[in-house]
Amino acid sequence: MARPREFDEEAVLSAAREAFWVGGYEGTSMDDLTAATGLGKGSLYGAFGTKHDVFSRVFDDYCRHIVTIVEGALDGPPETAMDRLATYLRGLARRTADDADRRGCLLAKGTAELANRDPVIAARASDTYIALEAVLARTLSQARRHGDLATVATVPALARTVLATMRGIEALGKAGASRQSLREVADTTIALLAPAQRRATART
Amino acid sequence: MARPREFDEEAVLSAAREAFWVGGYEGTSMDDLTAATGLGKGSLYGAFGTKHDVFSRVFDDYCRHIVTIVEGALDGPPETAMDRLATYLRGLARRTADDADRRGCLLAKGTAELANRDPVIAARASDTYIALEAVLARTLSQARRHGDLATVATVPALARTVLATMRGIEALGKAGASRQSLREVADTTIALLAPAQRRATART
DNA sequence: GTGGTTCTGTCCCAATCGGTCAAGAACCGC
DNA sequence: GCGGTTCTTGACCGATTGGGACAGAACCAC
Repeated sequence: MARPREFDEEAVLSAAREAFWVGGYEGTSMDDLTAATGLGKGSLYGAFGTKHDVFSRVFDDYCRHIVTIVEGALDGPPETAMDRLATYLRGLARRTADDADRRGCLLAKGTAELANRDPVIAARASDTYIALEAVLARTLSQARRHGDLATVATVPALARTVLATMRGIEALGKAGASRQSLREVADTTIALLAPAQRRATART
Repeated sequence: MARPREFDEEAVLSAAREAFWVGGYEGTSMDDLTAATGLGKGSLYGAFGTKHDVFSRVFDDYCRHIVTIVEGALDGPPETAMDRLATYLRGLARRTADDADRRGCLLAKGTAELANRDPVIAARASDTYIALEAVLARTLSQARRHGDLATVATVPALARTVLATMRGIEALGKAGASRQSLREVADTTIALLAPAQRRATART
């Protein structure tokens, strides 16, 4: 019995995400958001609250999204665990380098800008990294049981290290690293993760 | 024959760096800068130009600084090359985790916020990463000649991968990763860089 | 001392900031 | 078609933004 909304909530959030992605939190004004979303200020405030609320919502959705993306790329049967990881890392390197406007990852950007003074964002980022680490650990655990993983460190330690390398690819990409150089990082990481005896025999 | 400056340029730049470090570029106003530096607006503009000029100067100095820091930590005789790298990585992990207000690295923060829309900052960041990669490559090259480095990849590729991991430690640290977990990343990276036969014998 | 030059503090500016609000429009059960 | 509710629009708010203007203060060569 009330007037229905004229906008698609997902489309608005997507437009807002795009705006924040380019300009960052402080660098994006509410006018930018109204221009990007097409909504009036009243509608925006009425539906999503303050600027910080909008960003939190966008950031939240983004974090959830990338975890499912990584899950989809890495989950699978044990025999191909290392292959899936290699494919994912190489794809990440390629996508990062090809990202035309070098927006990079919103999680990284938001965390860099806000984590030190916004506990809500910091907690969300922490949770996301923990979740990503768990996904990586699952895959690496499969690889280890299948004999495809170096034994110089525990699976959780290796998972966290791979996660760090992933964030590094993202960071270097934002600074303009070439597709080839990022690809090299991905390839090298995979090579380092191979078990010792395989590396030893590969050398002979 | 003119009135001398009443402020110490380095002290002012240091205060400005601190302000940008906490608030980021967009998040720091000129009033914040005058408050942090103690200078009036006139002096600040007269001596350093616009806000963007101030940030560029601070960013520049910071980039130069960290390259010399890393050089100082990594340069040395070939026999201890891997030890120096290990010490540096562990120190980086510890410092990152202990950074009380989680400011992280200004290079990472500035790049994340501005690289996609500020060519000057992007170029400076790119140069810095190239320089850091070169320092790492020097050290890894020493290690390889001394037989302390895995042979599964070229020295430049390994250098870039280590650099990526370093940026990853920084990124995870900003999200609140514990000292222990970052230490694990450093340890694991060092373990993975060990030559294959050493890893193989270590397993028996 | 005096002139020329630079520095310093303060006031000022138009523009923009995040956010609010009132007035009207659109809907549905009735 | 009418009432109640929610949505949309756009004007509007005080505060703050980055930047500049300007008058006076401090200095040194002369």
